[in-house]
Amino acid sequence: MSSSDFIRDKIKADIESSKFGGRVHTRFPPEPNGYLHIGHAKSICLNFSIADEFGGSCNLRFDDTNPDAEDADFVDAIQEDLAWLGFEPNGEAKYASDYFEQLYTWAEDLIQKGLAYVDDQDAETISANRGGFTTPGVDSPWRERSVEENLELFRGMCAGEFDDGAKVLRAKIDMQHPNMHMRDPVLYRIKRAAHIRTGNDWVIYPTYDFAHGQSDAIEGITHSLCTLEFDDHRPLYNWVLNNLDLPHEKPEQTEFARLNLTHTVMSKRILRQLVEDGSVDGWDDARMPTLRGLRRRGYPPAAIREFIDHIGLARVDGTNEIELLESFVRTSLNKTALRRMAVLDPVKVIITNWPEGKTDLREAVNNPEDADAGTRSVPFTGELWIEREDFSLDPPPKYYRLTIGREVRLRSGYFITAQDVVTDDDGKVVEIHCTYDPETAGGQAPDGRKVKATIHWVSAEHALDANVHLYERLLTEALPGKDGQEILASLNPESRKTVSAKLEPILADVEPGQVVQFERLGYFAVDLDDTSLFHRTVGLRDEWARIQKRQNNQNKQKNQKKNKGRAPIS
RNA sequence: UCGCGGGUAGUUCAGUUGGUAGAACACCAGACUUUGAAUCUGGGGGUCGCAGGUUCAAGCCCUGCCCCGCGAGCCA
Repeated sequence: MSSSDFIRDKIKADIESSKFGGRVHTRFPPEPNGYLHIGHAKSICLNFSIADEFGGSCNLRFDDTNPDAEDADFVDAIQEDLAWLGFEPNGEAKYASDYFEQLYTWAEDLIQKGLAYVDDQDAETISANRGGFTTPGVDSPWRERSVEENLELFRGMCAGEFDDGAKVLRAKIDMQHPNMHMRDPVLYRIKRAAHIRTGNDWVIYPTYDFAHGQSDAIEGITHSLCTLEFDDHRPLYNWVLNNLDLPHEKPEQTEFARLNLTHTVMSKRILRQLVEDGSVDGWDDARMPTLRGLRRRGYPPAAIREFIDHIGLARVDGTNEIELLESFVRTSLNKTALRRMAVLDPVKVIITNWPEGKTDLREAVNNPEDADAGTRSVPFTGELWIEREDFSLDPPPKYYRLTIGREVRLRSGYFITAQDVVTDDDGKVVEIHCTYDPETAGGQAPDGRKVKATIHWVSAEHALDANVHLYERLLTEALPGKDGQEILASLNPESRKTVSAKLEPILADVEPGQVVQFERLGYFAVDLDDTSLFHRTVGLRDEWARIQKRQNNQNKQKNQKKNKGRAPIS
């Protein structure tokens, strides 16, 4: 079912020409320095799906070449999130650090070939001498050391004879190269830091550019897929591999555009800031774009996968609408989520002609999209909660829910007609007095009269209390940081609203993480830790909201026109 | 400023060897409906970045220009 794109086209061509003997082997290479987010999901889906489609496999490899940044906790978290998304890596997780020994040997090979040298300049000097976009770099004074001297020095680096930062190993390529990454890039640096896997075994660590391609090669990766910002690294990727004796065919790097979403930040730095300043509860807050956040929010992994599959692949940087992702979430949940009734903003309905003390057990369909989901029974009594919005004393145009004198259907219940209300001192409705028609138990009136609306309800006597988190966009700006503004400038202080809701009794029996549909409201996920807390995953499409919005816009335009007409002519 | 990569509906992407520009989501309208949901049907939407050139014919080929992204870590 997968669409065709430039990467799949290339792989098909490679298979036909048997470039890698027809093999396809990909990898997902996260650095264990943070939690996975929806942006990573694109890379994950891409690498795993492609392997699957072409009968290959996909490795999970931790790119752990920088002990300063990495933490073992993330290794576990990443594997959990990957499993949650529904992917199983080929064999055990791999680590770039598994190859430190081989990488070291290769570094000596390069020195032997006269293609690498030890540089005594400090970081600032190296940076200054690299030149700029318009100015060529200048050669290091240590560039022409002999092979023997380089070898001895490099071994000394490895043996811990020099201070951190005192020396580096550099590739000897071309300080005049138009591509900055080719101006004698650093291959090894001295860093006395405990590594998550190798502890204090090493004091020198390879850079990304001296580890990634070789790791690919060692694992027999054929197609090394990465994001566009590595485009400039490709010549270096190839240079390194071309100068080494590889155990397999040389892998090929291909770049694609990373995922951007409206109203969303993907930057780890900014996400950390949100966590640290308390704007969100943590990395797994339901408003975070992390996989853990989306999981708490109730996003089905399948919806994420289908979304990624749908948006396709290109080399064009762009931004997808978050609404598109949400539409995949709805489509997925519509088919699977059990329907339940919950009232988020309750107002009391008294049925005046209901037999005193009677409880009627109503049979309600669990999921109209899935006959196998069966039915449940819901207690109905003479005192109910309904949604405050479903009653109006002064109904706006096109409003067709409950209002005085009008009849509506209670879902899976009876037709009721509002007769009267009780208000408090502020005029706020506190009780709606209604009559019901016992003949409408089947959901239809025997005389064939129709009602325009069906509303949901919960028996007051049987209602469960629960907290529900309602979410708005974390960032109100579609493109945060657009036009040079602060990325968090549009941080929404009201991105989460908690309401105490009334639930039908069967909702006592839910699993952590389960997502149900509160009828007419949206999809709601049971919290992972507290089953009396629900998170609004995503609302239902809301035609009424749209009607109101349109009316508001029309009014606004009318006012603007009026004002324009009145504007003085200067 | 230099190098690289890009530019096709609101958004994300298709577009074969040059032959009347497509899809999905979004938007609008209608049908159906015990969720103003879902489902179904239909509709509006485009100076193919701009300007030249080649050609009977250019989104596609050629030239020039414009705009956007990335790049000067001992981060990945």
